[in-house]
Amino acid sequence: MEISKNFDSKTLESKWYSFWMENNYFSSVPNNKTPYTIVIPPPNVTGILHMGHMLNNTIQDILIRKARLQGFNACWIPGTDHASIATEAKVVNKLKSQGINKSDLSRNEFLEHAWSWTDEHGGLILEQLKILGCSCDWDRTKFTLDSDMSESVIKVFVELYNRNLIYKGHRMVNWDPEALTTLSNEEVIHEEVNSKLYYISYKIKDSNESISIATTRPETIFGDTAIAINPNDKRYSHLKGKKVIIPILNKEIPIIFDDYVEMDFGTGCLKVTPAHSENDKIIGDKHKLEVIDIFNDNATLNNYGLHYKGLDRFYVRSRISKELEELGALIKTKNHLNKVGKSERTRCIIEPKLSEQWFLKMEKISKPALKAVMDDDVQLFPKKFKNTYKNWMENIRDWNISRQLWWGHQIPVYYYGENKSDFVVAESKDLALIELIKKTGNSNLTLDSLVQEEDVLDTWFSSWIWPISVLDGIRNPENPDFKYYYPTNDLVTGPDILFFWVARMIVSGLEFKNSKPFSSVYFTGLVRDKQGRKMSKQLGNSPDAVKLIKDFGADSVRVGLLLSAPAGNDLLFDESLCQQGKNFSNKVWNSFRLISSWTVSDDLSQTEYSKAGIEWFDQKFNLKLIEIEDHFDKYRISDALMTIYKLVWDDLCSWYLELVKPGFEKSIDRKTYSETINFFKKCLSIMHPFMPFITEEIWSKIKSDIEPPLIISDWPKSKKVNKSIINDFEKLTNLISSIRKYRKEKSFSFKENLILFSTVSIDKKSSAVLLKLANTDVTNDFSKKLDNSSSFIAGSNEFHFNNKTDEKEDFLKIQQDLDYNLGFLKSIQAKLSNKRFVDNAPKNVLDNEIKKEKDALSKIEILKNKLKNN
RNA sequence: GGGCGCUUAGCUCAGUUGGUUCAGAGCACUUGGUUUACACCCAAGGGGUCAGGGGUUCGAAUCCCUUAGCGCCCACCA
Repeated sequence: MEISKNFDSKTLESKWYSFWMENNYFSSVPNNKTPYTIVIPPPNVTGILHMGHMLNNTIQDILIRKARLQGFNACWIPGTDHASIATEAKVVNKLKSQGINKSDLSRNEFLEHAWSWTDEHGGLILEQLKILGCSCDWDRTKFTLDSDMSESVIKVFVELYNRNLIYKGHRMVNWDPEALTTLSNEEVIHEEVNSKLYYISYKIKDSNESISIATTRPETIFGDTAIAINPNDKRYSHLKGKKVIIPILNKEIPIIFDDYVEMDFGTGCLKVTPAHSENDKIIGDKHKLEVIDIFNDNATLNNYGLHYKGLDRFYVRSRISKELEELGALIKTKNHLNKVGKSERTRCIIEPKLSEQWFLKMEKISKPALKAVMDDDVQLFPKKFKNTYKNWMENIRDWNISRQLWWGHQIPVYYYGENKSDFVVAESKDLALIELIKKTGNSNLTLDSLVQEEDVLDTWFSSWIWPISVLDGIRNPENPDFKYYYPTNDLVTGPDILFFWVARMIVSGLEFKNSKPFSSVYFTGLVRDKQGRKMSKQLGNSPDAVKLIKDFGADSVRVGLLLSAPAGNDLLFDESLCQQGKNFSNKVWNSFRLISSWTVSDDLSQTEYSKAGIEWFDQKFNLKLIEIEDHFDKYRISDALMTIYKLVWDDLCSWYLELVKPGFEKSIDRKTYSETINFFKKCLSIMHPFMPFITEEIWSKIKSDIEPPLIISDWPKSKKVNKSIINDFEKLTNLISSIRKYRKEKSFSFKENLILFSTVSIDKKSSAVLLKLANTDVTNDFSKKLDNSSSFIAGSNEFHFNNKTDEKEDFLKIQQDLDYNLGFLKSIQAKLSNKRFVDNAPKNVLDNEIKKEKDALSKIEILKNKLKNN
């Protein structure tokens, strides 16, 4: 069989992917097997694949492929998210470049543009996931704006409203003046910036005195409605009942006293601007102050800004400080480190703004979700996120779910009158009319009398029911798919959306289905560059994912990514990792070439060394398999990969294959050959989730005709391990390493007869192994076991390479040894008399301790005797 | 300001109730190796006061205290 020198990833990857697709190996329907389900964290529909996606989806694919091999009915549901703000912003920009303003368009016109943009760019990311090898059930692909998905979202809104959990509130919200929408608290990121603290003096009415306040936002003086002072502040107590005059606008405002004000900060006087600060609003409400909103929606000043009307807030800030200076009202400025909220999407500085918004009451419905995680009903990996989660859930606030955007689910609230409360909530306009007629008793009303709420819902309000709605469990709770696949098993996502998405999904699952949406959440780290910087467009440090796959092959990129991605730790990505992955692929490919080059001979009988190798590798594989399963149980995926990597490279290739491989003649006995193929296939199975393409290709070349493709074959079953076989063999391998080293140093030739004494029992098999791998002949006559020493004789010279020979023991050493062992014994006995330890320790640990105790006792006995004799 | 976490080899990290699988892995590095699967390789090797200090203990990378540095999350002192 002619085999190409390298694995040709370009042609073979697409070949196997189409093969899997054509045979529907990714598809899943309910059956009598146990389901294993993952729902994809839906990427932005118009996004492109980046490193984070690659890591994330590789892990999901590994989990799903492993489950498939293990005989579960594996189902990975893919889909995309409409991403309100991000997508709308992209469309607005595109229109702007064509000279069209969003405000010139009607809602429907704009949505047409948005849809054509989505049709044009949408779904590309899913195609890219296919290149990566992701085995999603593509027939189940969902988009959050699909009609069934939208219906579910609207239904959920109406239900929550009817349960009195949704309300409209006039509240201080985070306003993004660039996107012209509100944001939830989670969408605001606070950054430290160097700003200035402006000290401004306000004249006191009917007095020569003036007081100064410190503010970072002098432009908001137009919205000032009071000056607040701490009631305990002696410096100002004489000002009770006085009024001050705002510079520039010369308006009188009262001095009020409130213990919110800190005496130590600035001057101890605070200007109160209820429209533009949440705390000021609270003070304002308490003291019944007027609320003056001085900004337009785009953060330029409105009529209240007098001669600054129409100018931007930051421009006004610099201008007004000059004007104040000219007026003599600016006392000084001071540098000040300040935290500023910015929009997660547009990076624009957030303006606190009072407005009418829709809110979801979170307190009650989040309680079961908190409990579920605290009780490990939903497990978070790594565990540290449990704390973060707890903290957030315990201090949860109502969720602002309305957005002043068009791209999204329009809120199903229908207004019919002038009053704030003149609205009905229903799943459609028709139903709303029925509601309205019911409510008003007026049957002459028509659809025209209803106007739907302009706002759309927060994108996360559609994705928080994702695991339910992709299985149509909201509209149709009896849907067999929903009943079979829900709750799902694992969720793999980044910690950055723990609050946005993960927590809220747990809430919605428990609220609507009284059942968690998934059992475990695995948080990946962030992919950073080699220097530890976040990957970003501005820095240009984000490698082109598709190009990486082209250059290295999907298998290699997957391995490269996983090799250094311990759970929850950020991953410092470098292309050299992909190179390491490629090296590994190459190694696997070449081991396959080696095996393929053999001819099987029925005339040959199995050699002793082959027997020894087979016996050993069989055990070694099982030992490692158990380790791998353990890693998977703990979601230590990269450790699982590393274990496989070493098993294949070191144990299989460097030791096993070297041992059994025939010489020039290339023919091998049938027994060894079939065992080798057997081992090789088992290794392919465990490698398959990580590197699906190359393993499937090799598998197809070595499998028997009746065997299925690797993707749907079996995961090896672990069995009990005989450790002594492994230990014995590894003593041999250590010995061989020593001999190799020694031969190098002393330039031994092949012909020099190395006679070996060691703790290894030199049976026929072992000596055959030594002969094969160390070119060392072992003469059995000399294979007397020398206690505790490993030395060998070459010619007439004797060498020691292990200094474990017992030196003459002196009194002190024995004393020390005895001391140590007494201490050791004491601790074991203490442990064994500790009820908690005895009750809780696993049996093997306990047995081990008991054995240790016995050993220590006998050692102590021996040492005591020695002491006596000395 | 509150909470959480980290500091172990040049780099990235393991280290599971304190004890012979405790100082480990991969990469990188050094040295040697060209006919026999693989230089995308083979073999051998060097390398760490386990951040600093103190304590508990017969025994500490592991537990406690403390100092320093780093990171993350929450919190709107103007």
